[in-house]
Amino acid sequence: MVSAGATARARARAELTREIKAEARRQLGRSGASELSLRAVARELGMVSSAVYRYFASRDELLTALIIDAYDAVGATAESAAGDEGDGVEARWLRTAGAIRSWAVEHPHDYALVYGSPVPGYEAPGDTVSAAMRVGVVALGIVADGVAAGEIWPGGGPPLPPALQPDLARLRDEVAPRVTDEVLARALYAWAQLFGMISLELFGHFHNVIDDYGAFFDHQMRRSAQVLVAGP
Amino acid sequence: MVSAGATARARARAELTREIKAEARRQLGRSGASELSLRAVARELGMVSSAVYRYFASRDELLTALIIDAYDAVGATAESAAGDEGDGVEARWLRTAGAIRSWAVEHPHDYALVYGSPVPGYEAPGDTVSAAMRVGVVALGIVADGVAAGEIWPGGGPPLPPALQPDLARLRDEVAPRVTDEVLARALYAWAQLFGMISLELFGHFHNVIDDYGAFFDHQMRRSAQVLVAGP
DNA sequence: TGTACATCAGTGAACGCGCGTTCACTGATGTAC
DNA sequence: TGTACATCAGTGAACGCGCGTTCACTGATGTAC
Repeated sequence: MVSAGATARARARAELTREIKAEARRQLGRSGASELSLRAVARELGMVSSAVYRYFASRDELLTALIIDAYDAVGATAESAAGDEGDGVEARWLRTAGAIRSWAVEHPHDYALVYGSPVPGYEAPGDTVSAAMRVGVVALGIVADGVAAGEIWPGGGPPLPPALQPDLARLRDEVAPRVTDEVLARALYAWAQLFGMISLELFGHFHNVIDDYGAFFDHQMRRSAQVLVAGP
Repeated sequence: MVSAGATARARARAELTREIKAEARRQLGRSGASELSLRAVARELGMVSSAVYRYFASRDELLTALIIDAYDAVGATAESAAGDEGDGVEARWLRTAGAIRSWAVEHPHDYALVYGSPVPGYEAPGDTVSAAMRVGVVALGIVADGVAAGEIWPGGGPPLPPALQPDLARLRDEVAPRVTDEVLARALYAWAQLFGMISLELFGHFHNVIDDYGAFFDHQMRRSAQVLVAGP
């Protein structure tokens, strides 16, 4: 990240930028996205509040940086967990889903920042889009490989309403060539299941219902793998 | 709600309490849970900020009232949508899921309040628990009826890890007698799917992916019905 | 039915606080010649 | 290699703001006799 040729000033700037984000992230942990305070971040870093403006032009810009970082972190986690084609759909799906959950459990506030309720008054700029897509691209890549390898049954499921065809066609064109509408719908289903599961766990809705979150998650992801493959 | 014998004062109090909550809910709409401001609520209602303290002892108490109301609203929605046993599992599930989604779409901020990221610094008191359970009880009731009617296949799915047996046994004892572990696991799966789907939609993660949210939701809930019934 | 007292809703001022952002400044670091 | 100037990080004071909560108060409504 830090290029060797950079001046001392540039290196100091990069480092402080990182430290400001790290401290901001810690504060999100203690409170919540909408409570993120530039002044508190500065205080904790031993600088005066106006100094933060040398690094981020506004509170929203700092928030955007955190959001992009969070999306990139899940994305990178998913990418490295997915491994390669040879491993088979089920193994890759379970590994990727598990890695995403682990990341979420270890960074609950980053997770909430991007997958929880939107931050009031904050409008995500376009920069976040490509970071946000990474993790989805990984999942659809696994599915596309599975289709190519004949592991995933192309049809099945309830009849697809015609209204969805344009949406699914666009998705296919953009990231998952040669995947049928039926399979795309199942992939999105597994997708919603994954995030539903993590959100219910992290936001406290399994309290007094499930104790062993890990085992429960793994079991349900196996079920999702069955749905995804949908062998006849 | 308003008993006939109540004094004018008591009726006025009940009405203002309702109005304060309504205004607070409107403000949640404009911003977010952590931004809820007693002063702003009072201002909007044309009263002085300290007057709100005659109705709610603190900001947190007002927030709690909103949370309980929201849980009760989804609960009531689900209860009236579920209908009775005779209608069959699939129809009842689709109707209930659809009703919950409609409620969420119409009251996105109430939904976010209870199913989104937790409000920073707010600790939900015990009073919320019974309200929170209502909607789950409805869903498990549908499942229990389906099992009793022989509509739901009792086994199937990936092998259940032993670690989950105590959790599922407790759930069975408390709300769903005579439902097997396998079926309970599938019910929780459908559950997570329902809330995952609604959250991804409301929190903006289907932007540029799905246009017809309603059709998509309905399709996926049909798939969940298949998973739930899991006929051989 | 009328009166005396208790209860309660709402007022207005004040408390101490933290926030985001701007601005003119100082002094250190980097760059061009 | 040394010097002059430009760039930049960080300071400290100030702006105007909104917040939750407390408190002593006024005046209206309800209750008991």
